[in-house]
Amino acid sequence: MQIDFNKKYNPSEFEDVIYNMWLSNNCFKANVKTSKMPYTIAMPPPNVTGKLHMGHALDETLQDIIIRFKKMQGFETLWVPGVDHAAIATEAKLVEQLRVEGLTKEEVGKEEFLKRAFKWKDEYEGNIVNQLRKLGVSCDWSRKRFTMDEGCKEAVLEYFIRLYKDGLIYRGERLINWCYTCKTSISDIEVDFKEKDGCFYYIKYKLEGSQDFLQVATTRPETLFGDVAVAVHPEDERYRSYIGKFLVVPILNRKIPIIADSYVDRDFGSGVVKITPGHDFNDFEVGLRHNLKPIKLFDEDGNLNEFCGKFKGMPRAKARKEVANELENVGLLIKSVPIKHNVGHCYRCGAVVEPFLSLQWFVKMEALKEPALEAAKAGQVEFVPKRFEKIYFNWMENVKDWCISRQLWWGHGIPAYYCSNCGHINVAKSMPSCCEKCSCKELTKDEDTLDTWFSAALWPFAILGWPNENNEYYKKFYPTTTLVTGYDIIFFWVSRMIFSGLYNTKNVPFKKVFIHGLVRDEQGRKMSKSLGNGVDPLDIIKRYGADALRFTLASGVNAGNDMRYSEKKVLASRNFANKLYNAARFIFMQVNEFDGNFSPDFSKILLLNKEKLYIEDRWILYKLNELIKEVSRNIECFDISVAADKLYDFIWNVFCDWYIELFKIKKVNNFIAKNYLCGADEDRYFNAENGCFNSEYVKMRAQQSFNIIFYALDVVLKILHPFMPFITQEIYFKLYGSNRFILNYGWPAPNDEFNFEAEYRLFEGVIKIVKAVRNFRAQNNIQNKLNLNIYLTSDVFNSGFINSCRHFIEKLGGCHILGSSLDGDVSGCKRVITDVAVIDVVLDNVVNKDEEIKKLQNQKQYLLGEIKIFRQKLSNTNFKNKAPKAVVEAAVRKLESKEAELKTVEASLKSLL
RNA sequence: GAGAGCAUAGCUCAGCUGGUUAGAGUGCUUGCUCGACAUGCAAGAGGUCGCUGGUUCGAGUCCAGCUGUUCUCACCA
Repeated sequence: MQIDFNKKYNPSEFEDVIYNMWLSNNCFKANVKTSKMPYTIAMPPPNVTGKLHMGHALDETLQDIIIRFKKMQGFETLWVPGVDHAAIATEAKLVEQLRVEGLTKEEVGKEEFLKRAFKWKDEYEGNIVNQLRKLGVSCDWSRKRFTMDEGCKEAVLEYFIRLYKDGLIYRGERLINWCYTCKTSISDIEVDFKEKDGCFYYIKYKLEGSQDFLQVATTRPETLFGDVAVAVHPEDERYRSYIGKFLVVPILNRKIPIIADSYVDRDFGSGVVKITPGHDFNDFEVGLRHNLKPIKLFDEDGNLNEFCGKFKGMPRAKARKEVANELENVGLLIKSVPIKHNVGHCYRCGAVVEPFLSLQWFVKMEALKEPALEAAKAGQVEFVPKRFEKIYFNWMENVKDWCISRQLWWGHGIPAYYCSNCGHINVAKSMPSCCEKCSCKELTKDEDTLDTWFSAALWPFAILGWPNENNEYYKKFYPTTTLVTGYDIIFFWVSRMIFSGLYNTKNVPFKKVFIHGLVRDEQGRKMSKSLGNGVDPLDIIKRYGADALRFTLASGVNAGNDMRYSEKKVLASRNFANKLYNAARFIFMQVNEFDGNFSPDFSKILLLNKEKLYIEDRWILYKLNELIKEVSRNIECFDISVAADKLYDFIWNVFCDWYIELFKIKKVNNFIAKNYLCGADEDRYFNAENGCFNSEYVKMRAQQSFNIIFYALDVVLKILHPFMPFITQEIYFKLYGSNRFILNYGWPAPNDEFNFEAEYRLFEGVIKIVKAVRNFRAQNNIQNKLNLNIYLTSDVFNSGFINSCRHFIEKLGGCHILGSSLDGDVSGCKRVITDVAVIDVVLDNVVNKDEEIKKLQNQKQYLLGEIKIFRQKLSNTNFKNKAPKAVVEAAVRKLESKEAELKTVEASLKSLL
């Protein structure tokens, strides 16, 4: 074993090197032929629109933790990476790129446009892959996929055609949400509603052949050209006599009927609603009920058309003002009132989205949603945390038909071929030779593409070879085990994978959905480009290392809640890594000094049989067992941050702060604690002449001690590995050489032999004494250099035990134990009372009696408070009868110990007074 | 309008199925360079757990209401 540790932890020196070693040794490659239990994760494919942000870093870190954990547990893990073509988002970027060059997509043509698109995709995919690798993700790169690759294309065609044959896809002219900027339809959930300032226009609609009028209010006066009726509530007394009569549309003077429909809210506005089925979802429904045909007023760019009289050709925003002006000029505008109302915006480009009448493809949701609801209710798909299930149910129960066609070029084509002769729609994987109905050979392909989410919905099985159900990966690794994603994507993606998976594969696409929140900035704001508060994970990795970033994200994530990112947290994680790094460095230095050829052998921990283990070794072995159990359980339940916190606490506050310090003392004592009571069988190693153990025995003890400290380090490295894969691997290499990959060396199991709970408790008492002495020193401003002389008395520990631990107490507390208070003169001492021992400190300066009394009185007050609480508890028969036995027993123990402590305090007080 | 989350130390957050007069990180105060680590060590101060009721032997934890805050869904013309 050699020491080539730098003093400082410098992750950039080894992270890339290690990742490449993992790759060249195929550490992440799944074996499809194995008999091991599969554990599969389909990576949510990042969009090829840009680089990864903190949200991705969180998502990938969580998946990597789970995959590495499961792999170490012995599962055959498969984590499939990939990227999403992100139709609308990427197309928007490409169009913008063209605009900068002074071009439009129509000018360059579809072929050239797609060429650019694929080039774009290659470039961004490369960036994303590079970023993922920097993060340390252990996905199987040989299975990397793209949502528009051949396999996904095949899956999309299969799905579309199956749905079509089952009558679950239809094409029809409906009102859809139209983005005039992206120039495409978008689905309901792609519309974001934001509160905006608007204006409510009150308009006179005159009765036919009369000066009488009804007052109609609207926020969009430019749509009055599309009015086909005016509606009132059937039971509204004010307007009952008007029903069936006719009004004239202002400006156009077109005649429209007054109809009755219970959709109208009598109490809102004037209780009179203009019905414009071509431009409003509710009006469209009213139109259907009353057999009123919609009128479409705008073209695809949002300019008014021939139905709008002299306003033809005007953009709709401008038309709104112009129409209002015109109404005012002709005396038909009663008033305009500013209001705040919710306006739909495109979730991609942010432009105002309005209902638009057009011919589109839809998926009928009625039949698909039932199995999807059932699967979740039956627990086949389990949401973690569970509350997201409610959100899913609520959405799924109210889902409307899904508009899947997009007027974009970048995406999966719609496999529909229209016959120019009979108009029949031929749906097939490729262009049929002729129309299946009339055999006409003139067919034209549908020019639209599919919603990105239509292909994304197939991701978990398309990546495993579906629709080829004989694919060995599909057979071995489907259904996937866990999906890890943010709550913002439940409707878009999770729900659609569930119903699509059930429909296509007759199986759920994943058994568990682990939902996490968003990564926000330090002030709790969403990270966004416009705010400029985004943090680049790569930049952080460069400065602090991937492990530090990963650990920060892992310890911040909690049960579906958002987390706040701050660089301070990364700094703390980096310091943690440094701490571990230096602990390992220290251990190597020690072992090298001892025996450069030493190699740990954990089977020899009980080398000198169990009874000869030192107390601190039993203490750490017990704590290690507990740590393994708890961390395993926490990761299993996706309590990632809880596991991370425990690891942090153990490594820093237990292993480094105590065990390593204890080890140093042990080493100084040449691995034989001088005061340690040895059994009779050790006598043979003892040389009475020089009062030492012989070298053979000392060496055995040393080996045992090294085995234990290496065992502790080994366990800690393994269970920390999923969180901080690089540093743990780096230390593991140094420990065992450069061909041992920690990932392949199994998740540690608790050792039943290390059942040292009693010793653990005893040693916690020793720690308490050390802390009390240190505290005394600090409180009394005593220099560290000065060794304190103390008397130590304990009812809890017998003198033999105290004696066996005195070297720890003396070294760590910076004191010298003169003996027990019972046999020393403690009259001039300052006394510290703990629940395990009484410490009398000999001081040269005169004890300030008043101060001492005050201190003891404070302690007395505190103890009285505690005792009162427990006495009350225990005198309550209900408590004794109803509380669990263990709780009652604990209370009894606590009361006893506090009462004993009080007694000592009172006695001390008495002697002072 | 409907629903959900959150409210605990100055800040960021833990606290699992109710059970030791509330914990961590960070910040703050004090003292430390004794060879793993100043990216460090030791000690300390800091909280009537948003408010009001209720259930219980016992509530930060469960229930109800209220206040504040964030989010999701629906959208009324």
